[in-house]
Amino acid sequence: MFFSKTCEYAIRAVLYIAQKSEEGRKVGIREIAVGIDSPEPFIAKILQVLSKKNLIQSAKGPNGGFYVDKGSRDTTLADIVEAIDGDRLFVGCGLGLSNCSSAKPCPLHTEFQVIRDKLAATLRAATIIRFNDELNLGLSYIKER
Amino acid sequence: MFFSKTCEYAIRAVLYIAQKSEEGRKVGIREIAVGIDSPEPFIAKILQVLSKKNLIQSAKGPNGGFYVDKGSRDTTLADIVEAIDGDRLFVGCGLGLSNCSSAKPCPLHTEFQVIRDKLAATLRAATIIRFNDELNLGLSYIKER
DNA sequence: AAAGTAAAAGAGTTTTTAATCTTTTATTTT
DNA sequence: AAAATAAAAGATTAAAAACTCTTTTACTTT
Repeated sequence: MFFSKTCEYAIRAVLYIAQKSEEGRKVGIREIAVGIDSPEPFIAKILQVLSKKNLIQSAKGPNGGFYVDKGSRDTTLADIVEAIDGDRLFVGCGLGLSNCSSAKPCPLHTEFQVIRDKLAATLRAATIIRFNDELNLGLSYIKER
Repeated sequence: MFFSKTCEYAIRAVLYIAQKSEEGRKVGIREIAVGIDSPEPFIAKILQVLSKKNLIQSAKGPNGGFYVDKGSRDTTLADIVEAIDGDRLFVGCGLGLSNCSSAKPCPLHTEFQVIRDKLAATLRAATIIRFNDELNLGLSYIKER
């Protein structure tokens, strides 16, 4: 819809990890893949990227896995999106014009600006731990079926 | 950004055609490609699709080309987007869950609904001829540089 | 009717995105 | 120290999207 498939998986995975981190435990790739219905090797690759950018943390070896530390508690979905899809959603032109600007706008420039701002605000307000409670209560889902 | 590249070209091309149709003339693929900065054979393919779906009209032979007839004057950008990208923008889940619904929502469901509705309303209100004047006046652009 | 013009149709290529597989490195437990 | 565990790294494959090329069909003008 708005994000690449890679990014959709990334968000769901991070929300899953954040949820389990709240319980103080690390989660392995296998569990994550099952927990969010994603191809295991694919989500592994994605998490590697997020881990290298320090948006999430990881530990090797027995009892290892992915988790979020105190410092990552205020990571937002905007950070995840930016890390995976770049800033195209936040700065790109809706009609694909590379030099679109308020000085030389595409016909949809102003109207899209409003929508884009709203989207950006939503993602920036969405910390990755904010959804923990409703996920725990079964009020929302990050997995098929 | 929101649309596929194909769809971006499609919108720009249709706005271009609508603008020239106002002057009562048909435009060939060559002129359109130059007018909106797009690869000529690619936009040709795209216009074929739109023409077959009768969102725009075409005429073969000398003095032929693409145009929009009276009946297509209230075609909207929503129609173009739907014809090219399908309904994913209007109905798909932001996190890629195929069974996401208000009964079983993803964590972003409600917030995305607002944004999506705004986007849909914008596109549905945007008839393809609505931008003619501002394009003619050079107040907005559908071409690079 | 012939020649020329322009889109339609269809097949093909390239690039990007999505997904997989194999090997290596780090860590922990016994 | 050895064995087991789990992520990191890197190479590879598959599928989809973007883009191109060639041939055909329809139409118009002369």
